[in-house]
Amino acid sequence: MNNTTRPTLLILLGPTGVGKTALSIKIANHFQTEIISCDSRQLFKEMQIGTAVPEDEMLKQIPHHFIQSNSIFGNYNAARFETEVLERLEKLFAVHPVVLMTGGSMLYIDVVCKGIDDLPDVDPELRATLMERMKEEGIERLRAELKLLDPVYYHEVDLRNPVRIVHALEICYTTGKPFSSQRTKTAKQRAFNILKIGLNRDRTELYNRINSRVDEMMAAGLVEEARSLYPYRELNTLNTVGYRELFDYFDGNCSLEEAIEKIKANSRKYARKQLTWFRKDPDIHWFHPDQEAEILHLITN
RNA sequence: GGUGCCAUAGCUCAGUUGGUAGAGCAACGGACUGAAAAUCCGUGUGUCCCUAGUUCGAUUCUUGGUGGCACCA
Repeated sequence: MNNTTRPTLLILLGPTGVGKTALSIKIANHFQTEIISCDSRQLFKEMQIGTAVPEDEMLKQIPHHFIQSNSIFGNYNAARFETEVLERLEKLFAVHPVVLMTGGSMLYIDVVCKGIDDLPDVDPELRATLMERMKEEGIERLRAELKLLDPVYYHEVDLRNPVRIVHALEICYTTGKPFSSQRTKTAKQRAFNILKIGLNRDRTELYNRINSRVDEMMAAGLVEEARSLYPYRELNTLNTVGYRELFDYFDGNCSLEEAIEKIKANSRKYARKQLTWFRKDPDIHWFHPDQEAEILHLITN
């Protein structure tokens, strides 16, 4: 196979607040291409301030995809992201030899690069029922059920993680087959080359940026945005850093100052979690966001 | 200036009837293929302010400092 004739998906990733957005505009300009956002929360048009969506002028400068494109009232997941991004990429690659994908949603990045198993959609009713049973009957009962339906997965799964157990049961019930028998554990092949560029910076520097960005969100009206979403707080999508802490404040569980501190701390925690995930990916080429020249050199060679 | 109280982890503090010490938060690490900014798991990181005593042994008791707080002048 001749790789030089294949288009390239350039992926710019890194922890929240590291400075991906600014650099992505420069790179996209350089290649005269478009940007696919890989952010599981910027997808939703109702969440703008709290997810640090790029400013309007940036969005006007370069066409962006998968940003503010969906509603929190619909169902979204990683599998759907895979399908939609691949479709979009096919169209974009017809015009651009290089397309840039930017974002920090770890699973979503992996899904575009390696794919996700082909499983049926889960009926929201079934999920609600299982979660209800988890609450009523306790995790042991559902564990025992999983052991019966899928002993293989039972021995692999983190038995203390309710979400994992529920999901396995969901698949067992909707397909009538063990979940484990449908897990391929192999990466899908892509018709394009992938180049991953990771951005990171000194931890203190990163944390300062995260903290001040939260202050900027507050100044931009995050409280008002969160208040308008407060009635829908039960939606999974709104179980997100920056919103759930303010919901707590609206409930009277803490002061506004405490909520803000909590948002900062949880954002820092999220950044750490992202780094943990990225660390084990050997394909990532790491840079400081200021190393523009070095990054362009790597890309064009 | 006088009197009293305080000084222990990055922060707020607990504790040791004298045998070198923990909680919360923060921090740090890990898992993770259909909720993923989700969900789950793990780790104490310390001149117990300094000094000199008493003692087998002092972070703990005593002396003298230093710093902080409160009250009185």
